[in-house]
Amino acid sequence: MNQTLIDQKFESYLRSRSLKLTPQRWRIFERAFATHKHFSAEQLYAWMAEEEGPKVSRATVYRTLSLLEEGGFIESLDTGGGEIVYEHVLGHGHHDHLICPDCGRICEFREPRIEKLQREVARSQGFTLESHSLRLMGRCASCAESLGDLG
Amino acid sequence: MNQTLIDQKFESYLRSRSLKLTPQRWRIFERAFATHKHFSAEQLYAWMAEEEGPKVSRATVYRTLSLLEEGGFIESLDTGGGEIVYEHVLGHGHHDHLICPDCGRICEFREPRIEKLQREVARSQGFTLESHSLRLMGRCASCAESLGDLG
DNA sequence: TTTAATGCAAACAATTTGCATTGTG
DNA sequence: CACAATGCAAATTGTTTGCATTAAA
Repeated sequence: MNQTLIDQKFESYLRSRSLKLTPQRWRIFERAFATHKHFSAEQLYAWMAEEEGPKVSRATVYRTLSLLEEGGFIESLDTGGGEIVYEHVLGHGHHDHLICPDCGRICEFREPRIEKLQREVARSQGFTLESHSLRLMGRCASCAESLGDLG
Repeated sequence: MNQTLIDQKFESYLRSRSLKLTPQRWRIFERAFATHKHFSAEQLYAWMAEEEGPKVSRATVYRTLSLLEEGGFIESLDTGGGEIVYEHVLGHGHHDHLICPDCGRICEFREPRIEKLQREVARSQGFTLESHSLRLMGRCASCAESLGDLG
């Protein structure tokens, strides 16, 4: 999915809900799609402050992030560090995460067999599965290495 | 594992770290093991306030909860609702959770096949798996029912 | 011109921390 | 008696909200 198409999706999403396309929304939206890394609300606010463009307040950052999440443009991930991070989702497929608590690195992975088992588990307990969050925590290769024999 | 044995573990854990066995620690510890449900720090503090026994402050609740978690006596679970809940762990086996966002119900399940796949995934990405958190979110049977055809 | 969005600052909720006081080992 | 733990209240952190003002549609 190319950027133009995503832009159109966003525009039509706003229109369909009679929401307004403001400069700050546009800026936040673009910035979220400009990075392929995970970012927090605070990080995004910092970008808004240091990069040039129309002024964006902290409140608007939070509000727009929620909006983008509801619209399915971004997804949130609770890393467990008390901070929620986001990633854009269009053009991506679903995936889960491996997190290194030492360096904060986040890797993505796909494992359809796990997804399948999840559906089975939910069904067997009478739940209608709506979503899931799977985080694997562990030391990544480079942290393990830099620790030498001490880790 | 019976209660007496757990008590001993706690005592020896404290001793091994030259920590003191205070009335409030004991009370919190006992209360955490007296319930088989998940509870939040705030909930536990409320219990301390309404049930009788030595006075326990909020700060001590939080401090002791961390202590118990470090010692492996309890485990924390982020339900995604901005609140962390705990459950005691001794005598339990490892398990993951199904959470109903509507009523807050939390169910436990075990699925060794998922665990196995997780280890494979981590290994394949060069991570040393230390822990994981898997939450399945979905509507539980009774919430689905009470919604009728509206959900 | 209608209706939604913004910015700001105050409000919040959950948790942590500094410090004087108290109490266990 | 030494050092750790408590209580309290103030401080933090991440996020939300009320409201007057501004600006899309």
